[in-house]
Amino acid sequence: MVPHPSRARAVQVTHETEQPFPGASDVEVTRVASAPPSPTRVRGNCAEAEGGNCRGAARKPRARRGGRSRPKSELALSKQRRSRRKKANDRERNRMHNLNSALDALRGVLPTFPDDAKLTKIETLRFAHNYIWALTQTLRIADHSLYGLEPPAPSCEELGSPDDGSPGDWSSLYSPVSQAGSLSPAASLEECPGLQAPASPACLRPGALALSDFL
DNA sequence: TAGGCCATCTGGTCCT
DNA sequence: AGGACCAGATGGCCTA
Repeated sequence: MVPHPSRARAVQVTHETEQPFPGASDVEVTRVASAPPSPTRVRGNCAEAEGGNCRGAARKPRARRGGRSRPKSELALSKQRRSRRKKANDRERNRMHNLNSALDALRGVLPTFPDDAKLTKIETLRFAHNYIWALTQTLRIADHSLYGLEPPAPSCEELGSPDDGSPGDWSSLYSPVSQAGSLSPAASLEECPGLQAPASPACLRPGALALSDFL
């Protein structure tokens, strides 16, 4: 579907955005690791019960003394499973937080307007992909003009589409966001702080470049 | 209220 | 055995 651009999300992402530059994954990891347990629902299992007796009955004169590969009691196995699951959940949480941190870092280097709603994950990836592509084309053209070469004017088929590799599919340049105008489509790149307006690559659509062109 | 986005949990698979 | 990665499921939050 097409999410409306003006969605003022950026809500529960607080922990992500606090980091000025979340590239330092280690910091993030540490911080996250100590983060309070999420208020997630507890499904059928007793994962959250943890220290608590998930199942009260579990008490038994557990067989002591472990031989090497001696069969463990049900209770021990169950506890071990829970312990492993819990650790796996922590790791998975950290992994996703790292991923989000990287995504935030990526957002940080993409040209957007302060007023723009935070890019979603998929928007960020598409934007970055197309932005890189456009910059590449800019460099290409700059090289050619610098050395007085023939204007490249590479065909779109030759270059491929910036979005999904399907040559010639220029509609793919537009993400849901750009279609909705989230990134101030009317604004030219010059208006965007820190971003040089790239020379229009031959394959870019004619007309003023807009941020939305990268989406 | 429906739909989009997100965080988290979970079990499976692959790798070391 | 344990960790990384992945995809599905679930539920919360938010906006139109």
